[in-house]
Amino acid sequence: MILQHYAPNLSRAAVSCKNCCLSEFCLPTGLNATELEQLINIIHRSPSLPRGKHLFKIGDPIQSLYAVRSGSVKVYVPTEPGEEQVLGFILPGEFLGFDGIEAQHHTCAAVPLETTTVCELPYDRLEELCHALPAVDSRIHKLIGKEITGDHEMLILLGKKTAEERLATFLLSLSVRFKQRGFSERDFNLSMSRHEIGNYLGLAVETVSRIFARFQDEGLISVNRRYVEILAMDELKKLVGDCPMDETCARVREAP
Amino acid sequence: MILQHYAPNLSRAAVSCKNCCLSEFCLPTGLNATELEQLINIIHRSPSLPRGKHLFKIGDPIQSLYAVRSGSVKVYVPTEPGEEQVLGFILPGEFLGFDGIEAQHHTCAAVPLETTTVCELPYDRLEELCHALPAVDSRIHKLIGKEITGDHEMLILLGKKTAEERLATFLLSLSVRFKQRGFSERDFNLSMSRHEIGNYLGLAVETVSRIFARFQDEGLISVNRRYVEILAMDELKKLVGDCPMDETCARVREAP
DNA sequence: CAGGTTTGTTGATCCAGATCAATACAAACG
DNA sequence: CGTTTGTATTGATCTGGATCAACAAACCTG
Repeated sequence: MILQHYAPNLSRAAVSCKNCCLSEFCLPTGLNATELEQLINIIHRSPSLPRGKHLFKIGDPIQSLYAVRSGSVKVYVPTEPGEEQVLGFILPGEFLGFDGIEAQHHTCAAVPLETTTVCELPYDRLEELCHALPAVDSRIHKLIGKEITGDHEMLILLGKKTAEERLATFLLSLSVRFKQRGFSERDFNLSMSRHEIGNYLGLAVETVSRIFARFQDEGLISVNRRYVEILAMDELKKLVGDCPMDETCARVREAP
Repeated sequence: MILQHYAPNLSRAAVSCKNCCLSEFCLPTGLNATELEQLINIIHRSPSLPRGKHLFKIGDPIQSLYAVRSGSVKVYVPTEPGEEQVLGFILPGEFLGFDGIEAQHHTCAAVPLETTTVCELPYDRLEELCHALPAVDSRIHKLIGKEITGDHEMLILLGKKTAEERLATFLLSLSVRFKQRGFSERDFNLSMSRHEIGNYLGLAVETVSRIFARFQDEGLISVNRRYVEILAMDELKKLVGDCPMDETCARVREAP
């Protein structure tokens, strides 16, 4: 997956999209060769970012939109001193930085949970490109739309679901997203702590731990610290109410 | 506020922005005369919509972006049969319909809570306009950004706040929004039921009712059914944790 | 305006999940 | 290799808000 030794005199960015195994989920989807070429010209690839080294903090002026290449990023809002509300975990091929378009500065913070690389799209150049290339503009709109529907699903989770449903939803969301990216949907390592999971799902750490144990007792999963194996996918799906994360809540349209 | 008797041979839409008392919060903000003219050309003004007559339902193909002119609209997702999750209440000068940009169909439903009029911006024509006029595009991006930061504030509310904090936050949010629009910030009528408030805030109806009563006992507010008077604004603000709704969580930027 | 329906209030009880507390375990380090 | 430090599990207890239940007040609608 490390492509730096190819064609070292091409710009690094130029290599990144065309050979990137994530490109089908990422920005390039639906762009033709010319459009892609122009998009590639504005992308920077970040060096490897260590765990804990913030991409941005709350109040920072917005510079760029980011796509995760490898690793994972936690997006959160600091609340009380020493407290935070986790808003999401961003996996490879997913985006962050849409917050703060309104105020021109970030309204949340983003920090890698493990060694992470990202692609960076400077906002000013991206905006020009959006105005020049409708296809890019539409693609960005789609990504923003995904952000909004994702938030809505989270509101349903926090407003309505029980602790068990929340954790089942969370695990299945990860499973689906890993699968889409060519990783195993059945077993994976969590890059976030129990504390962070609980915070994200509106639960106490102890509750997360207990429900992991319960799921294990019931034979749904097998957990060892951060390593999770899903043993009974269907049973787990049954636990989730409607609207599993990251799936469209398709519904028969009622006649008006 | 009803302007229909002015200049009856101008197009209704042309009248609507230039004389509309909401225009400073609405789309036209920051547009010059030429841009405004073009924007006005694509706007339709809806007839008066009665309470309960949906603007759109889940699964409907997306047609338009809507701005509320008068009245109020509930946005919600149907969950279990007979159940719903309220995502927001849209007041005059505010927008709805950003959901479903991703999937090209709506992922939630919108219904007036009272007699309501809206301005309708057909997506296809709006998109063309966005590509032609960067200023309009930027304005739309800002509105979408507001949608996202608003959702984030809701996630904090549902993830962290107590019932009292939730209701105080809700009342102050309405107060601020009414004030911005030239209405009283101290007293107003709620267009939504206790049930809908509870659903929105992740609380049972009974809890909402009880906390209204408690706030009244403590002299913070006076409530009679849907009519609310805020008696001690400062006290109410103290009850809200950080991040009151609809205010930017401005924070001193930490050095990196 | 009687009778039904929807909406809101208030009281009594219950429970899911928080909080408190103690222990276990793993990685990090001198 | 013991010690420290952060992270995870497990048990015991507590509580905010849900749920259940009864009633009251407004608003239909014929």
